[in-house]
Amino acid sequence: MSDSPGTRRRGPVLEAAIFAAVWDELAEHGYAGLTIAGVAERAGTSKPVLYRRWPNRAHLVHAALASGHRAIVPPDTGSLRGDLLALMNAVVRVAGDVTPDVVWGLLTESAGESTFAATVRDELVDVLPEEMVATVVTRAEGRGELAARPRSARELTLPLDLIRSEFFARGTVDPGAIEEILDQITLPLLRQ
Amino acid sequence: MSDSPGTRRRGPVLEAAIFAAVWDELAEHGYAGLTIAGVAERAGTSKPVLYRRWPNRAHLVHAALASGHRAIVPPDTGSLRGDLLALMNAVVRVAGDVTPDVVWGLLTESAGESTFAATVRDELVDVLPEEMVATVVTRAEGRGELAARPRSARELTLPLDLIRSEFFARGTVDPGAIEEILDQITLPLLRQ
DNA sequence: CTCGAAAGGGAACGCAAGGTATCTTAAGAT
DNA sequence: ATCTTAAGATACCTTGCGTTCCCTTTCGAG
Repeated sequence: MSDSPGTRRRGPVLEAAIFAAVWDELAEHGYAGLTIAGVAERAGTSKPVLYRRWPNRAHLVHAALASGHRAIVPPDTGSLRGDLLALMNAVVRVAGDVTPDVVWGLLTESAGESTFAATVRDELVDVLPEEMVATVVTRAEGRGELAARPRSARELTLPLDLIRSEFFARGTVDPGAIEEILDQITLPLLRQ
Repeated sequence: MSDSPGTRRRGPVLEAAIFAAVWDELAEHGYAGLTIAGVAERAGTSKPVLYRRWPNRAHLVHAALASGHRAIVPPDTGSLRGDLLALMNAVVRVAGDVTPDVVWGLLTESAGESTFAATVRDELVDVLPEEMVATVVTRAEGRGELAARPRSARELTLPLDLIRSEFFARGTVDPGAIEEILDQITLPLLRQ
């Protein structure tokens, strides 16, 4: 496009430009307003190039999202509350650039392909793996901050579950909500 | 359609037939596969009739869903656990005919109209109003089953929040999940 | 350096679905 | 009996998806 003809990107470079275009289009028009032609134009390429890589819009967006987020590392702040707060903030940050409508759109359009839909749903669960919470809790038990006892899976996924609920019901997760989830629900339950 | 010409439905009767057609189409093709023309044909009417009533697919589906579900009545089983179980099952039953993809589709397509989107989201929160849980909890406090103390909003919406999370993450809410949410999370917290 | 395979990019197409306009005709009110 | 309102048929325009054809560029093998 702005490049003079003669520069033709290929492979990973081109792909990166496409992903960037997807992010921009999502930010600008939302999922419903994202069109393949729009992405192609913004990336300075053409529709066939996109269709050679991904079979449809859902796969394209999914790939772009996957390319964009980095993994969460389990923090060690010295206190259980600090660790959990950091973990929950990390989740929100990962999801931060993604608006709910993108997730909904992805899930709606993938509904026809059950295996792909399952993948997308799994990723929704794996944003904050159960083990990461378990790590932080075990560490707190080691410090004597918590009594050592078995924790059910549901207890460990509680923070993420509530964040997800908030995200879907409100469309956003503000810092106050995180603290409420932590201090009113999660911590009291873990301390039992 | 199968009616010989000369029978022409109007008003509420026609509307009911349209809603029925929407439910059928949703059940058969899902949200993504529901088309206005398809609904019109199945209802034995035509597109303009639909567009005279609702501006687009999202509003049509929303109206059809709204027409279909009946309110939840706060139960009185004699025990807190029984009451909450009944309440949660009622929620799942209300949502029972609605698959997640319908909710996602609705939310995706309404994203452009912010006020409408807010309405849809509110309804997602109001499936189980906070007051209904409060009623049941207060009753338990009256019986001496629970210590009387102030309960935060988040504590009261906890059952619904977790059901919603389950529904979105798994696509379904089975009875076992309800019992887990109740016995591992909600009840222990309320009993503190 | 040459050449051939692989990939990019432009343009057009068919198709499905959204949404609209027009017109005829039935239903129901007065 | 007549008049107003709304149903329903049909045709139409538009947008966007997904695909095809074909030409051009780039890369790498030799």
